[in-house]
Amino acid sequence: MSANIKELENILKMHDIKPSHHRIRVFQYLMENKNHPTVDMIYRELVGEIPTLSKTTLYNTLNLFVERGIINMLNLEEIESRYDADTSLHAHFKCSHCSKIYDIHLEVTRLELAGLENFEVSESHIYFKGICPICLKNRDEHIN
Amino acid sequence: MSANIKELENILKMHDIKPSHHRIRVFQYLMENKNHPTVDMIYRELVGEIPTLSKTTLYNTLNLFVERGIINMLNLEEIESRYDADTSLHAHFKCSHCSKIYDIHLEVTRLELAGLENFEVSESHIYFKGICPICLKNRDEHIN
DNA sequence: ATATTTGCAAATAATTTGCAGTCGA
DNA sequence: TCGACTGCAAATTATTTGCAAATAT
Repeated sequence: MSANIKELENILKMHDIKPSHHRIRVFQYLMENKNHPTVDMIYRELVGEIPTLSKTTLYNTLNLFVERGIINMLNLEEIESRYDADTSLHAHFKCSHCSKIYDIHLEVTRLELAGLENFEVSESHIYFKGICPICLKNRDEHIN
Repeated sequence: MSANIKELENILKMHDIKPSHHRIRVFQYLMENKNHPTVDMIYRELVGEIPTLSKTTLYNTLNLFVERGIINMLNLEEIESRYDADTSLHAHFKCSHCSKIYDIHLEVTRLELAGLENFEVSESHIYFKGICPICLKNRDEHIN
């Protein structure tokens, strides 16, 4: 079901990124895992199959991908950036209880924002924090 | 024009914050400077008149204020949190060129977001990056 | 008198950088 | 071969923490 290696390679090439093995593998991981992983999560997942992988390379790779616009970087928490290969406009919700990050798809076709007409917008970030439905349900059951 | 010390003290007290001199002064600074300062900016501004002020105290104070809900913390950049004493819902725009942060007031009374109905939202963050009107204008003039 | 606040110095941790070795075309 | 990619180790930097001194009520 996942995009094959050749397709991934082409996406990289189209964005002026030489498709090295490490880069392809990192990109593939991000395409297959849309769970907004941190650098450390990606590292721990991939170092098993690429024992020589270093954090430095991972940082280099992710920074390059962000620069070239094929992934987005999220800063939902004070520390530890997260990465998202879904570059379409959508919001995020981080549950303060279970820490899970949800994708929230925007209903509005455009955000009606006063005062933004004369700005050239290159990035839009919308995120929320609170308690997710699952944790809310668990809490209610605990009370009853 | 600025709120007097007594008023600021009362706001602190109302939020269970003992109004020490440092705290009052930091809060006053944030109320009078709505330019989303970093910890370092606040420190450099205040250490002149409060020579004994330490970064530790500043961190303690700001964390306490955020916890008690009288200021918001923004994470528009990967590093360096910024602080905002305007706790009403509004968006931010960070200019990639001049680094200035603008307040963008929302036109919509509510954000129509599909799939958020069952979430309990405690924080909303909306921010944009791009080029601000002033930098756009300067760029155009430079081209002509 | 006693609890709270403050501040120095050290610890922590995410990310970047310098540089040398390695790999692929 | 040559330039790009990789990775170790060290540097950087925002923030937190331990603990002792200062302060206020």
